[in-house]
Amino acid sequence: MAERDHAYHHGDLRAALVEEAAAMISEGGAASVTMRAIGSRLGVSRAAPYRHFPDKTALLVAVAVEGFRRLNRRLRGSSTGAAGSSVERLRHMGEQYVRFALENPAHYRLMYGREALARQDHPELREAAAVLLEHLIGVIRVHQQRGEIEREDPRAQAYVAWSAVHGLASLLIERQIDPNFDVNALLNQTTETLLVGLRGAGTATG
Amino acid sequence: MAERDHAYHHGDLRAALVEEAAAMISEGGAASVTMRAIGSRLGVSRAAPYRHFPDKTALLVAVAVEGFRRLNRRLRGSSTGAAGSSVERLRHMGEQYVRFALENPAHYRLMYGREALARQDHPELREAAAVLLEHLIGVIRVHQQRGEIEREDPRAQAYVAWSAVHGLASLLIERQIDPNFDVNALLNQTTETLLVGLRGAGTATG
DNA sequence: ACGACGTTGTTGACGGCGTCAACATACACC
DNA sequence: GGTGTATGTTGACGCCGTCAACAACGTCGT
Repeated sequence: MAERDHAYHHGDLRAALVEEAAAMISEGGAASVTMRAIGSRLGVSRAAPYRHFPDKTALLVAVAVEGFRRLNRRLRGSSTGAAGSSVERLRHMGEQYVRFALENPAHYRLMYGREALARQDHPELREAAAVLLEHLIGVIRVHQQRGEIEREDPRAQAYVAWSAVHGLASLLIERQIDPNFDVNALLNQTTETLLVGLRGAGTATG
Repeated sequence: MAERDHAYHHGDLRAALVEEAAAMISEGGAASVTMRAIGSRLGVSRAAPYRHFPDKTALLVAVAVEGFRRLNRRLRGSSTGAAGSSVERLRHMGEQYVRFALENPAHYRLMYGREALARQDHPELREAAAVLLEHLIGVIRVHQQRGEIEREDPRAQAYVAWSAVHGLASLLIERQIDPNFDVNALLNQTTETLLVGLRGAGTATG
């Protein structure tokens, strides 16, 4: 109704809540986000957020959605970006994806963690992720048409590519990968393996 | 009274706690595991677990470690299993990995989620995951020696493979993948792409 | 200009949580 | 059989998310 303007008591508390929650997540992880703490940091009471979100989970979902928006923006910039061959661009996209996760680990975790976001389905979150997928599918289609990768179901190929970068990002974030390992080298090898696999004739059997 | 096989008041409360916590995780997710609830289900008080674990996180870590043990056992069975070519065995390993995750989603989440396990480092958990990695590296080495995949750093290749299956498992569990999609087909395509990529000459650049 | 009214924020309270200290019990061992 | 330690219980504390009742504020019809 009247959430567009910024004029009521606080200004635009809803936006401030999302922003502040994101900041707290970066600083101390999702566990450090408390209704009381976030209210205190914004100079409002602990119950004030409930005028803008039905519960804490809804606020966290909004933060996660915002995270997907930022990630989508970043990937869009890298896939339509300037130089390099088309395959080079796909590789760059993968790199940007993983880098985003490494730069915003707690935020990235929240985006994918159904744990903190309860077991409910949140359509907005689903949709934000879908945007990412659709963009990836589009890029893959282009590469198919240029004959750079095999012409199978682009959606399936997108899932495979998504799995590869998400898996790497996730393992890195959760510190399952030897910290002495060169992250850039590993990232290169992942995208390399992925691209070869997507391009190559399916004769690995045997 | 009936089954005081060996020991003190309860029997073996520590093992019972881990088992019961795992069961509760399967039934209602990690959030449903409460010191009070788990104690109640085992007929002990809420503070009884503190004689066996310093805090709730330590109990959850033990549950996660047990999960890694089960997963390792399953993978070991599949990699040394009977029939099929050696590459076929590697593919089978990947399938078993993803299947384990799909059959025990909450448990799998706990194994990898640093969120529920606080920010501390838990050496036992690290080690349980390391066992998985070392086994995978061993299998990859064998395939290298048979000339079935490229002879690069087997550890790096193991990370790439692990990323692929973990990413797919994670996306499936978090319902980021269209449920109408055929999981088996996607799983096949993932392992196929991965194997082709690991085998193939690194000439994707261009 | 003014008053009704919905929107936004505050306060107090409730039950549930993890955890600790103090206490109670049961077993092992001399 | 008595003692000590491992194990389990109870009460309490301070957090947490959330709700109901209340207060202030801005808007708008008149």
